[in-house]
Amino acid sequence: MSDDALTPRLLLLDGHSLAYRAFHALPKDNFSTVTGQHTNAVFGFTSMLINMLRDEKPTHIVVAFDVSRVSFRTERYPEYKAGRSATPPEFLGQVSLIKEVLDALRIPYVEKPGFEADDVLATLACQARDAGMEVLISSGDRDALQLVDDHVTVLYPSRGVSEVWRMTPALVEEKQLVPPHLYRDKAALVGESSDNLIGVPGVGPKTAAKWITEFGGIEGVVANADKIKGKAGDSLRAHLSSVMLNYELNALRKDLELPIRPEDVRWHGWDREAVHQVFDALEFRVLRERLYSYLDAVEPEAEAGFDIAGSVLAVGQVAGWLAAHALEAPVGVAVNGTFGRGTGNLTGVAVSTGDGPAAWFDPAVLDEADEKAVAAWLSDPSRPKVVHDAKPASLAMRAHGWSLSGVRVDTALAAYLAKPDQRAYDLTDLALRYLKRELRVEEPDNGQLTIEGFGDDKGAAEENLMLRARATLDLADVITEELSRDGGESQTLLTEVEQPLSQVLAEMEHLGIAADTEYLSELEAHFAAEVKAAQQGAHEVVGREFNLGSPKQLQEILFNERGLPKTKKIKSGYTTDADALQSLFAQTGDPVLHHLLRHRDVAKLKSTVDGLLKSVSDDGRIHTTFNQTVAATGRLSSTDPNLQNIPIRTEEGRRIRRAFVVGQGFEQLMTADYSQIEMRIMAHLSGDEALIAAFNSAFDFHAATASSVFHVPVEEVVPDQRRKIKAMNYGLAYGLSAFGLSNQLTIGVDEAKALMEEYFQRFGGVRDYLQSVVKRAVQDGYTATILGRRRYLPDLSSDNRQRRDMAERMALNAPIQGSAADIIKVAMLRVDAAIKEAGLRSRMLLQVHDELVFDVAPGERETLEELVRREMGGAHPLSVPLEVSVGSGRDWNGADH
DNA sequence: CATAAAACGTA
DNA sequence: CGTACGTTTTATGC
Repeated sequence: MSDDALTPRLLLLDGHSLAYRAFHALPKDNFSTVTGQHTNAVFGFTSMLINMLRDEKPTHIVVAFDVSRVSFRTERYPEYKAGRSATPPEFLGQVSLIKEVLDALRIPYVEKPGFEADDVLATLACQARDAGMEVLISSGDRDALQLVDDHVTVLYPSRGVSEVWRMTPALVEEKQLVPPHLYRDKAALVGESSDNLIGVPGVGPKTAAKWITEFGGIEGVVANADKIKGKAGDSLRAHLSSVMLNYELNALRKDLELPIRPEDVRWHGWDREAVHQVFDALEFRVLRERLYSYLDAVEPEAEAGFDIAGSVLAVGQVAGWLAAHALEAPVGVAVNGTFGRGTGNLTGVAVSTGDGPAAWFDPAVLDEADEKAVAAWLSDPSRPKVVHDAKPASLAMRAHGWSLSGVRVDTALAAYLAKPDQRAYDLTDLALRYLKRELRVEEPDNGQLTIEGFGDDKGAAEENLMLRARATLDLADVITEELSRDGGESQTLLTEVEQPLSQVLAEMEHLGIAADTEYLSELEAHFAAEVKAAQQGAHEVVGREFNLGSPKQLQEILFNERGLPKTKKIKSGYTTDADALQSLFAQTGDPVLHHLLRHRDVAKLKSTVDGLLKSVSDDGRIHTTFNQTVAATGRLSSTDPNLQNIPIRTEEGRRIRRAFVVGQGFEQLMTADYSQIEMRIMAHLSGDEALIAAFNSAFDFHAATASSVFHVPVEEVVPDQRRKIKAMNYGLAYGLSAFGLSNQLTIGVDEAKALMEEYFQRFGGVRDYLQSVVKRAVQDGYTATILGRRRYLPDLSSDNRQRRDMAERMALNAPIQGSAADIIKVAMLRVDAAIKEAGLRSRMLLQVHDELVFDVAPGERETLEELVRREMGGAHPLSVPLEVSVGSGRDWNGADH
């Protein structure tokens, strides 16, 4: 059909023109990073680029940029491109970001002072065509159309950035009414307003095309100008000089001296790690996914066939294989299956030795001897294993009746400690990053291989899993080596904290927490009724029905229909969040606001209850999944369902907590939490004597600090003073500003400022500490917790102020939040060990950042409380006491204290 | 049909 | 113009 595979195909892009197209096609307010950097041009450019890579599959690529507006054309005609409005500030800076994207994609770019990008492209296009290449030029500038021929196609963006027209000679003729080689001629007559080239007044594309066709080109038109009748003819004769100037200027130069030639720009694929970094920084999640799904990252060093000697073991062969190969040296283990809700199902297991063979077996079809041998090997702590993300694997093994022990390295946890800011820790990505080895994408759960060309490849899934087992093993060496470079703290965190914790978490997920489904259903009905009532109330006031859940409709009703004052601006207009509605109510007393706020409240509660109901397992318990590699600070997170954000602040919300109840055969639910752990860490790390004294005083901490700030005895601190200082105490660890504080306390900025100054007057050590944390982080490039957990913050040296400020606040918070995470993780390990040691039946079920929740076995309440207080309180010595408060009851609300 | 934005729950 | 998360609902773009 075609010789696509043989003919090299060069893709040429006009960087500025495409970026500018994108900039105007995409609303800039919808594309910016958290730090405020606009990215609409970068996004649109990258999106177009990815589409072209996908659709055109070029073998060679290069991008040309304009250096400035000055070129030989402006020298010839100073008004060239004059009249263009100044470059919008939001566009500035995006070009250099585009260059970063190109670097990550390993696509070269060229600039030639004195010439425009189009001239560079024209030169390269001609060279490439003469060398027998197929040429694609993507530019938003129509001048490029003059280059189109049988071997050169222009990809002209249309409909914003989502589509390109493939301008072949036939299409150029259709759209422009003249063939490509006469495009310039026609354009000279029509003019080009964006270039400030003035055409013949009264002559549009149709007339121009007619003349060009009739006289065979611009020279023919000029030569025959006298013969053209009518007003148009007069106009032409009056503007002949500008027509000739246009014709001169719209010619693209094809003879530039360039530092590269088309054959030099062969594309070898993109740099996965660099793409990660750049796309992370730009917050391009969708584009990254698109890139991944359409294109393969190619690593030059990734040898295509990384082979291992692997065998698919038949029934009866597994015991023998393990006996022969799974000995003292660590063995990589990888599994296929489904995971979640505290359990799992294995569909395949692969094991790989470091230098010897690998094997795959189906756990469902083992004979008795194999079954026993696998069970014995897996549970033997002296038989070392290396696993990537052991928790789900271990839960699935447990469901099969096995237990996993002896995991020396969990590569997912190791990679997390090495770089906790990554979004994902896929084995595939890590293998590429650390091993320069390409792993095939994991097949989906249905076991169907969807990758083209592999569909009928029998044994591909098995081989793939064996490769993963081997890659895990190799990865462990490399990451462990990297981790050990900091003097051992990260290694210790891995082997003494994260890896053992993974097992504890697996147990907690497996146990789940008992749910009172009947009560949940009642709650659901209750909230549903409340939602309906609020809805009716709102509809009545407004006088018609509308969707209360739609911020868009709400905006229309509040700000247009009812003419309420405008609130804070957001991307889609003005916010209708609870704060804003509250303040609108205070200002106007509009009764609809009351119903809206009520609706918000109960609708949220209802959906929380709905979610919980859906997540109750057959055993009547809710099994969350704790994620250990998500939060960059070291905290855990909880999903499916998230049990770390169950309401507590309002009485109505608390009712949901009553649905979490003591388990069958247990006596009570007990909760134990750290009091003000973050402030205690702050006191410890800063060494501020006054703060430490506040903690050592017998008084309530916030009242004690308020007493210092307001210079009154603790007994005389009024609630409002306490409230203000409490907000400060909490805000400090987040990098709170006077503005933020004033906002939160609804006081003036001046008052907030004075409050902060007075606070730091009394607790100067805190200010010194916070300053030193940032300074240190800037020096080192990372922050560290009390256990040495690092968080790298490259943005601390960003030249973008918003990014830098953001990074500074992260630097302030990370050591505090992270140290608290360290401490409770250690506490969990200690509590778990102590419960086992004491032979208690009580069990730990949940962790909510500074709180642990337990099922208390009959008769164990006092013992457990004493044990938990001891182990939590002693998890890490600080210069202030680690206070633990404990409560118990039949449910989570009743266990409050 | 899938992803993003807005809103809001927790520590 | 305050950190760290996850989920739900609605809006929007492919």
